[in-house]
Amino acid sequence: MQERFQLKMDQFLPLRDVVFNTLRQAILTGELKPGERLMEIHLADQLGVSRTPIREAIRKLELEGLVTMIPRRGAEVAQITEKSMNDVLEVRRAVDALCVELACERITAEELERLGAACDAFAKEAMKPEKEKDVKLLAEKDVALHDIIVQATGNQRLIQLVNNLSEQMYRYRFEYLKDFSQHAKLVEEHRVIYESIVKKECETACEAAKLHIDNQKKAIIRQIRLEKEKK
Amino acid sequence: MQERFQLKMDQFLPLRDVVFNTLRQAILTGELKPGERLMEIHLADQLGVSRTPIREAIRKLELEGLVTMIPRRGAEVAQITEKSMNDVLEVRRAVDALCVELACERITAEELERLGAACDAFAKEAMKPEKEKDVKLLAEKDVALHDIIVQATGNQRLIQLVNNLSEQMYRYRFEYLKDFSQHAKLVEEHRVIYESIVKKECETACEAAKLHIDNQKKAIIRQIRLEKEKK
DNA sequence: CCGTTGCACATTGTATACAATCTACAATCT
DNA sequence: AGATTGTAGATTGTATACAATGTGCAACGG
Repeated sequence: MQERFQLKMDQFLPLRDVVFNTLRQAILTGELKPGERLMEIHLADQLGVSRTPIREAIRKLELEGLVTMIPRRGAEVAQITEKSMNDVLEVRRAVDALCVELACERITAEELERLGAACDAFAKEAMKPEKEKDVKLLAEKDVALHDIIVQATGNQRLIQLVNNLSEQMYRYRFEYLKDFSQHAKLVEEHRVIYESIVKKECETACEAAKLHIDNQKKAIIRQIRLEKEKK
Repeated sequence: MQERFQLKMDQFLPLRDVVFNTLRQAILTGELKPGERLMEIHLADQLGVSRTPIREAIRKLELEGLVTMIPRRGAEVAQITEKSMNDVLEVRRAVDALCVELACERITAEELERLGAACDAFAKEAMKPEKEKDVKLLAEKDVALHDIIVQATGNQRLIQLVNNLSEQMYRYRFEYLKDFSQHAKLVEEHRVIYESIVKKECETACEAAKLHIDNQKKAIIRQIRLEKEKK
């Protein structure tokens, strides 16, 4: 397994950031599995850099909650437990509601238009006959849609927070979207949120956002239990 | 200014973490002022360590939002603008409400007792005649009180988040508590929150928590504007 | 006098060297 | 045989060396 990771060289980003992004991606996609040790020399060799940028990247992953440090033993990929996921989702539920509320107040005409388009794009993909569906594409449309809302809040701190919380869910997003029976419901939920924002009905929008998270929560927790049983 | 910082040596903590805590404290107390550059060699000399632990500490401060990185120029203490503080408080308002809501559901009898005691302790300090008041002590009582509520949520992710958001406000907490005329109001707000939690009245408790933040917001924003004028 | 160029210095970015500690396994003792 | 300790190798923690880049100032030319 010589070439597990590929460094996407970016002339203008410090190596530590390139490494950070690379490792983060690897963790989120499951390439690096929970509990797996991150050993500096090995990573350095594989990525073709020295230990220094690796270490600095790990420091950032540590604060981001993607790895856990064990003194004198180094970093390992953080375990996902049902409890930790519950914690994340609990926070995410409140924070998403806030996003939608603020978006209601602050969204611009241009953003609103893009939001509508994003809704349509998601719906179009979700409503395709099963054989044509591309779950990866669907996930992207979903992210794009949520991103417009989050950006519309204009709150940098909030944007950063949501991104961090989302990370923890990415590893399960696929499983959740693979359940085709839920797709119609998702489209409908998005529609409600969109319509509420258009009409500036904060309350309705918030409730819809919370419901949206609640449904994802069910799917994710189910998935975690399944994986646990397999062991 | 040879001895600006003092490393509190802890036999069992890696140097990077000691440095991290030291720098963080220095930023929060205003010892390191917004816009001030953090130069690695100087810090290394002052703290008596090499650049490596300094750099790793800075990587963590970066993600924590306490310093801003400028490529090839290094780190500087993050500026506090009215906008950034507004962003923090907006998030904090929602998150604090969540804390109180969860605390309502989950607080144990023992924690509830400690919460009552903490309320009393704060009230006792706040109601002293002006000449005897110790603002630093008052601030500590305030933190202790809030900490009990946050811990009672049992949500690790939430606890970490609130701590991070609180950080940004610490630099202004003093100014806010120096306004003695507000002390009675604070005591009353705490009492409402405490009573609501006792009675498991989530709604009331949430509203009180939000009001509590709103009041702090006014004080902090006022302070920021004052400082801006001075320039 | 003003602008431009080039050089020296300061600082960050990266790599490597060395020290401290942990882990696992084997030799020894009971 | 089982426990204990010693030792070698692996790995992290820390320091330092070297490279790349930015910054400011001075010398030079227009």
